[in-house]
Amino acid sequence: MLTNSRLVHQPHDHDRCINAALTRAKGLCLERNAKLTPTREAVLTLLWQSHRPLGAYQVQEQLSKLLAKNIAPPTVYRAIEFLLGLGLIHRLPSLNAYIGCPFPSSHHSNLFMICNQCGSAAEMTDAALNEVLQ
Amino acid sequence: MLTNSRLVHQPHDHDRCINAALTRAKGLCLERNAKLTPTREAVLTLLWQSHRPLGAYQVQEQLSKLLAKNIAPPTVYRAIEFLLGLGLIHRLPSLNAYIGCPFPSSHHSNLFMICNQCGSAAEMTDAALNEVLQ
DNA sequence: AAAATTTATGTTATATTATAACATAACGCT
DNA sequence: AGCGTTATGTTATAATATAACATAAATTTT
Repeated sequence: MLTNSRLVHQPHDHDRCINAALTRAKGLCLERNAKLTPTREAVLTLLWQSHRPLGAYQVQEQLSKLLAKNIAPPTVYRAIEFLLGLGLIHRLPSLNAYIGCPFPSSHHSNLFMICNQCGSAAEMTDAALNEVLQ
Repeated sequence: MLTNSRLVHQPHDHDRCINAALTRAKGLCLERNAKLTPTREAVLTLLWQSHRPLGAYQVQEQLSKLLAKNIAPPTVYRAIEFLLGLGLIHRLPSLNAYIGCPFPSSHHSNLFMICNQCGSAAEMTDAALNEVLQ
């Protein structure tokens, strides 16, 4: 079973998570001829700041701070749309929130375990599960 | 595997679906000492008009027509909340919509197959799936 | 390199979904 | 009948998401 559930709740070198995500993103963009613009990269980074999903307006807030200028919702939603399209992030409909995908470009059933205490979300994929779903 | 997926796409006596749902609802309410008021019953019936999930504001519209008076969102959301609480309906977060549950009070993993063509949603529960999820 | 085209971002307004807060009414009990 | 509880009515507003149009930046074509 492929999952990041251990990582999510335990102390770890989170910079590595972020860096790995960015590296994967750049690779994927190169491969797909897609452009990871500064805005998009910033949004991806924000969504990787923790293992907790963020709402679009939380992203907006943080992005505005980060870029030191007002960012309007469409900007955020466009970046999100782009990242979703590449499978770099997921939308968690039950939370109206978004989170970085730890294994993009690996086919998997988007199953999340969401912690009711801390809000962290761990993604998992499992051959048996995929089979049953099939 | 318990599912209503056959029913959903095929012509069938839908009045039976509705009646069965109402009967189950009344039984459950009796059992739980909960009151299926006219508003609540009307909302449940509306959510059983088809096998397509309805948004809260679609319910509002139809309920207003049905009761021939203006119904405000809170009224709808309250009825929805009540019905959700009893497991008589489900919320489909990916659609922001609600649908009658074909087998309330049976423990099951809320897995839906949602038709991209017609919007119908079939609910299914499967022992193997539950086990894998466990 | 200039023009044309495509792609990305900015900006304003508004749609859609959901809830807060308070008022009134109906019900259930003693 | 009076009291507490539960349900509904009403108004306003919060939270999430998108439409529509303008500008700018990058890419391609000539």
